[in-house]
Amino acid sequence: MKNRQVTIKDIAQQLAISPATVSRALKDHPDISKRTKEAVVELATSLNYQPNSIALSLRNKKTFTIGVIVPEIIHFFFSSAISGIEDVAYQAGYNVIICQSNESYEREVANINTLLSNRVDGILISVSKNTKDFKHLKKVTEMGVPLIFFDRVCNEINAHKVIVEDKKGAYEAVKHLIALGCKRIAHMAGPDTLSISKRRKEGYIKALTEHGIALDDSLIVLADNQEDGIKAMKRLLAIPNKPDAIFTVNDNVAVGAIKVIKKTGYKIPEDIAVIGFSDDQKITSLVEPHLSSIAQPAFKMGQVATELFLRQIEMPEKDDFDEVTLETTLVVRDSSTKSKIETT
Amino acid sequence: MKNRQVTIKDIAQQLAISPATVSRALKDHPDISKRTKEAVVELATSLNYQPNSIALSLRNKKTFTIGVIVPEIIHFFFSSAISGIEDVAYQAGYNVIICQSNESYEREVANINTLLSNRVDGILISVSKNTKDFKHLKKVTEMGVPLIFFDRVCNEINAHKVIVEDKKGAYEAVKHLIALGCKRIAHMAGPDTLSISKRRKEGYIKALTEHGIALDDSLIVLADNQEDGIKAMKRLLAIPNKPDAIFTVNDNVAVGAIKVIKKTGYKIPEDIAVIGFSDDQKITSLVEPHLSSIAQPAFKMGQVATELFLRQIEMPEKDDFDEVTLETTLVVRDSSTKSKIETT
DNA sequence: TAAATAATTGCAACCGTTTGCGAAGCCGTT
DNA sequence: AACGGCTTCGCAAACGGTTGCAATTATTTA
Repeated sequence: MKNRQVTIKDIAQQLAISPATVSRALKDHPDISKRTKEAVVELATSLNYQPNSIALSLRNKKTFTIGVIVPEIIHFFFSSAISGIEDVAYQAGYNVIICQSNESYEREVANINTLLSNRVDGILISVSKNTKDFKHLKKVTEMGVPLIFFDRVCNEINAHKVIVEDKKGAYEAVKHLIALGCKRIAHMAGPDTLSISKRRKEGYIKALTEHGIALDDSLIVLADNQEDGIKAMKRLLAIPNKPDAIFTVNDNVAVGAIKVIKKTGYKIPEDIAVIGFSDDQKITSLVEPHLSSIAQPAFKMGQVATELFLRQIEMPEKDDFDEVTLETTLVVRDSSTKSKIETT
Repeated sequence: MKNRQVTIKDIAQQLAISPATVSRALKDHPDISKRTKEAVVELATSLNYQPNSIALSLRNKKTFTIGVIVPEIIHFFFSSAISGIEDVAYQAGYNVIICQSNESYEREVANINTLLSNRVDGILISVSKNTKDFKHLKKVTEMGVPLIFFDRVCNEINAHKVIVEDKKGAYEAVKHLIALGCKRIAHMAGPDTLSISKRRKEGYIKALTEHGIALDDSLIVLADNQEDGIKAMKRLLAIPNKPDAIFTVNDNVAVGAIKVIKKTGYKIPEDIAVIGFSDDQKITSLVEPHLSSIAQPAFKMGQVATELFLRQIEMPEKDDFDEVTLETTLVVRDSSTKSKIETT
């Protein structure tokens, strides 16, 4: 059953013509007579001929493939971004090959190497949480392979970047909490090594200081996932002057916080309001109360990143890079509604 | 800045030796002297030489790449399966290229074609909901490319398959509902064209008949996603003899049902118990009450599918195919607890 | 009728790597 | 001095497709 894939040579042989002629016939080259063209096309389709992309890539030094590295595809945000990437890529005739770093630095390096070895035409990456050394990324740019960062960017490297208005989004969220009358707003922050975490925290701080609320270090805790959120919330509820609002670096952390708050007997948002980040709708519209969050245009982000890539390969000489910032929108749900003001 | 990627020829030229020698030196061939080996390896690493996989693939007629097609990576089940696939694949030295069909037949055909054109060594697929014609899959097997189905299989084609005990899982779930004292158990079923939907419905029917409960066609409704679940639930609540339990074909449908049930004022599980399928933990442990569901070993499924692929390429001659069935486990949560019996 | 022009097709090189085979060069043995 | 054997390396073909150029044939023009 080992039906070797049919090649241009097979067609040439059966028709007793040269491979060159077959090649030209298949791409409707004007030099080839109508008769041979028809014969070639007919045999090709009947044999299920499929051009060998490998051979083409080798000859043209172009694979029409984009490599994408994300921490984990399971996250709504990254899945959506990937869909956005595919959307633009497919339209431009590119294939997409997706790698997961699983938030591991080693895996990320390995991913980069296989992508380079596979001669992808460009790499779109959202860096892992544990990536503190950027030699592997530097190598990519040095080899002349277009590199585009999205969401989790690396400031040490000169390349196109697509980010969202993390700072402004966070600022709006906290402002909203202040407008609700919250006085002690806690922040569950991600690690500072991640640029997005850092920017979100900056937005939080900006909102507080701008409204004359003194920073309280005991209200800023580290939490990166649901479990962290649970632990952090327990600690926050144990301090004497407990918070009346929580702004978290992502939705999962918020879920952790909500679970603890509810179990302890406090009411959301009456006693403690909660706002997440990312607006993973699988979470925000499922948890009770429905979670307010800052929506990121993930799909759009993937699209823009891919468009930047396409632009870069069109003008390889340009070496000034764009940093595109996309807008976020605060989505207010039950976990931070006005009802709070009215009941107090 | 267009640093062409360095090739074996570049190294050969700089060292004034032949490409053949460089190639042999790099793979520690015994014919090459220690002196040249050292020189080659040193220059190669200093130049950041990376073998061109494209050229290798062309020569060896082997890409060490597995193509994977799933409906949507956003689903917990598929993401987990993909992780399982990557787990085994990477260990065996294979790359994985992931495609989404987005539940579109046309997209699935396009995916198959690009994968074939890219000469992947095998294809692992979970077919789209809207795939009713299987010519494109038939073509894959005819071309001698290993094809493995997982979860959403296609019975018309002779190939390795990995499925879960859908029927038994459904059976257990319904049996559990019967044990709770439920008399009118409804089933929100998927389309019969999907083998998994069919098997789940069979399990539902088997459990009822085995316990002497007459089938009631008005209790079997079609619903495939959350929105469907909402509509279906509204209809079920409108019939005179309303159900006291719902078994749904997946967790999203269950969420739709739960939302309607709660809004209507009924209590879960006291008035109506609910059980989903798949155990997407992002859903089941977030919705309230926590949703009972049938857990599928998605990660394991990916692993097994990949192992089957590896086995097939080792023995290409074999043409009898396995159908591996993995176990499911009923995870009982609040939406179907014993409390119901005690309160009645 | 010879020459020029146009219409078709084939030759050969190339992309980067591997590998069977042959070719040197050097050594020791008879 | 001649031969055999070993070590070390290069030639060339191959994987599948493309493309500049030359070659062949058919057709037109002078």
